[in-house]
Amino acid sequence: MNIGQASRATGVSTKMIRYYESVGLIRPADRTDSNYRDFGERDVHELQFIRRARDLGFSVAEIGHLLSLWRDRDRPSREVKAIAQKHVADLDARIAEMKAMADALRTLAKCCAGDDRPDCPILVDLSTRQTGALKSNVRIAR
Amino acid sequence: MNIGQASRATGVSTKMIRYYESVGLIRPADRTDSNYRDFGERDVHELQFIRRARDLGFSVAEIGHLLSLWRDRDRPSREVKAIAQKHVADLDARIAEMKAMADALRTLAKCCAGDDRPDCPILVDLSTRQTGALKSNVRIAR
DNA sequence: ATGGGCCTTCCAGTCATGGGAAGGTCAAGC
DNA sequence: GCTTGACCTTCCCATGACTGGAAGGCCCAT
Repeated sequence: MNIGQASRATGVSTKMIRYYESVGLIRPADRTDSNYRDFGERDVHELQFIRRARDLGFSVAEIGHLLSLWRDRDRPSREVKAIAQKHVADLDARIAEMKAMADALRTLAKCCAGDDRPDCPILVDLSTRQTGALKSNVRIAR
Repeated sequence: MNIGQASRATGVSTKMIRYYESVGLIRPADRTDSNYRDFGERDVHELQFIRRARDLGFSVAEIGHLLSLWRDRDRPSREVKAIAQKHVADLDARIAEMKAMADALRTLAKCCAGDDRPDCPILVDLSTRQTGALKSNVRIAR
């Protein structure tokens, strides 16, 4: 299976497959005589694993950890659960932060006429409100 | 007011102030004889505006738009409201996506013993579930 | 005049990903 | 056998919104 076929089989772009290999998330694929990457069933399975973990919002680093646990048939489920729970907590924190933003903005927008007149509570708020304590060290990123 | 004082007055890092200037979000600051940036009251006010807009999760591009509307005393509030509402919709979309991830993962974690044994429904799910349709073109980023 | 705390510019890295160039390979049709 | 077009390879660059750091200039107090 060449990289294009592996990509179609897993929904991971060829670019990403090469990237995952370059950062050591997957082991270097076998090569054909003509230097094409050659993926076996196991590789495809790992790529599917990665794809689903990405769908759940895990970072590449977390996926690396999950993959190593997955490869180890004797891993304690405690470790996996801990990673998952930490990720859930991260997600919840980011969700809360974004919800606070959305709610604040919704309230302002509701008070804005949204017509031809220039008066706008949204701009008034942006130009006068005290800087909110809406800050965190948690990145709002996938 | 030099850049450090402006930074302390607004909560925007000096790095960011220079960055905002470089991308044209704020106009180039005046300079002293010794080439130090010199910020006036109006500049500080704009930086505060930017800071609060960032707190609400607006992108730099959106802030640029909001700033130009803010500077124009005759702008129709309709335009401001439209930007705000689009941003709220973006936030809501990302929130929904992240909530789906968190909920899925919470369910799995609940079924995971989290002990010394290797059996783990989380890994089973990652390695066998059909790839979810959990995708979007909306970036999950601040 | 020396020290340390500012300031300046410039360059590089982050994270996951996409875009594209330049060149090699393969399979099908002629 | 040759061309064509679809693949593959590596490499570099760009994104967004930053942060970090180096090298050098400036300012003020001692």
